[in-house]
Amino acid sequence: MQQGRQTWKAVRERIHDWILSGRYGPGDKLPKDSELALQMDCARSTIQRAMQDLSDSGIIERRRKGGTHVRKNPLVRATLDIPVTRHEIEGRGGQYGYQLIEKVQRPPTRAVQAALGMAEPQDMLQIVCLHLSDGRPYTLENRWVSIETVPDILQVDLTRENANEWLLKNAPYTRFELKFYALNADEKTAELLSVQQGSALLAIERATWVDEAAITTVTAITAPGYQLLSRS
Amino acid sequence: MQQGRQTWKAVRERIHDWILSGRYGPGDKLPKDSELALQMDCARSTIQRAMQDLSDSGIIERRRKGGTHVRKNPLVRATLDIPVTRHEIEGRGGQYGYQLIEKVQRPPTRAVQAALGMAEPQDMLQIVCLHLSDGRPYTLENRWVSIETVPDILQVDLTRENANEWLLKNAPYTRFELKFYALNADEKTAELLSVQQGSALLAIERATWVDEAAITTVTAITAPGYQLLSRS
DNA sequence: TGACACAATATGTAGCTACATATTACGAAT
DNA sequence: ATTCGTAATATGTAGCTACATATTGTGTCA
Repeated sequence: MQQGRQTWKAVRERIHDWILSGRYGPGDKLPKDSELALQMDCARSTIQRAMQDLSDSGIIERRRKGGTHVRKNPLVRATLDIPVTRHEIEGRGGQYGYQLIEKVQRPPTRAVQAALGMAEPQDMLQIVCLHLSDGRPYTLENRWVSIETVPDILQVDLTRENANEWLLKNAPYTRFELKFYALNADEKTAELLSVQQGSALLAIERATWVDEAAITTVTAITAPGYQLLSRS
Repeated sequence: MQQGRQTWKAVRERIHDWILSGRYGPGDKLPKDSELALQMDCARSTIQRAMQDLSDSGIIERRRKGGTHVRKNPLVRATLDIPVTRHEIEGRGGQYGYQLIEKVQRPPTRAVQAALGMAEPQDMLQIVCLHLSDGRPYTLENRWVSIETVPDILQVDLTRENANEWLLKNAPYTRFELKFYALNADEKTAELLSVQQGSALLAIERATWVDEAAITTVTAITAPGYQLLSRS
């Protein structure tokens, strides 16, 4: 870090302190960038970078011409990294295993249609599979793939290759949504994951699109004890 | 967006496409910024911004002198917004309610010590409370506050004021960690949340620090059906 | 051979200018 | 009074230069 110059991180902390100390409360308008630049004796670009970062963190809101305001409702903004299951398992020293359970072409359920925002339901490929760590069930994956968007999926040998990794390589997405919730293991899930029926399990649901076309939606039901951690 | 000039977002997409198309695979080294700037006929600062964004998204890794590499393990990086419970409830048109259930000064459990990384356990303030939406239980909060870091907490009337909101105003944190998992409702939890014993519930655990000093750790157990969504 | 100092190098940051863009504010016209 | 076009304005972005910093690589000396 330089000595005599202001760093944008220092500027960010200074402004953040103003907000934390209550000098600028929720909803208050902050001075415009050029004014702060003058006041803090630095370039507007430095202020801009600091402000952008505070905006990304959900602390302030900026609008052209409207100016910069402290967010009315403070919030905690966290970043989560969701790795490919194989890497997650191997990363902690486990032996990755994979098992295809079901693969059927059929019309999507209402829930799947809703998750992907599909107007005209066409046949999709449903794939149920199990990821194992050292031979023990790790996550149970229930996936629906759009045949229209990804026709090549029908040619893939899913008994050997994992649909998730194939899709990542062959059908990159431009947008995605995630959803987390808890559910009680039903009979089938309990059997496949080798847990007691009724166990509380964490479900991670993901939907992906390329532009506006739906690619896939997948619900990964994790084995008991699974925890999702925020980054750093 | 300007016409004749390259935007950093366009540059980002172009580089991203190289990666998606396999032109640069996992672990591959990308040309240095100045080279790309020449190649794409734009300023290095534009490349820098694009690269920074790709780096933030977890797609590439940059190291000074080491250069820029495509990440070996692709991952999904998501951003979550966790609002203050009151705002969350009011934001969806509900009537917010609050109820203090327990408030005791006592030594922390091993789990709490571990969560906050405390070396020498001292008495903390344990606060159990319930957040309600339209009179129905919404989340059950089990909180431990460091009396050493936040002595003023002892003077607060927690039957009227919510510890979370008081802490946000009076003990701003510099670092936090989040953890999500599923659990089965035990007898006490089931009663307080008015759900059947054994119901699967989503737990959101948060720990906060100011510099290295622990402030608080809180486990929010949400009512059934609660879903956590990734931002935009 | 090994340790250590130092040069080389790619990214990171600050400052400047110029222009783009979104949105508010205002004034004219109906 | 309401609608609409236009000017004013604060933020957003691109390009340039200069320098900082981290890390790799290399050469020197014991």
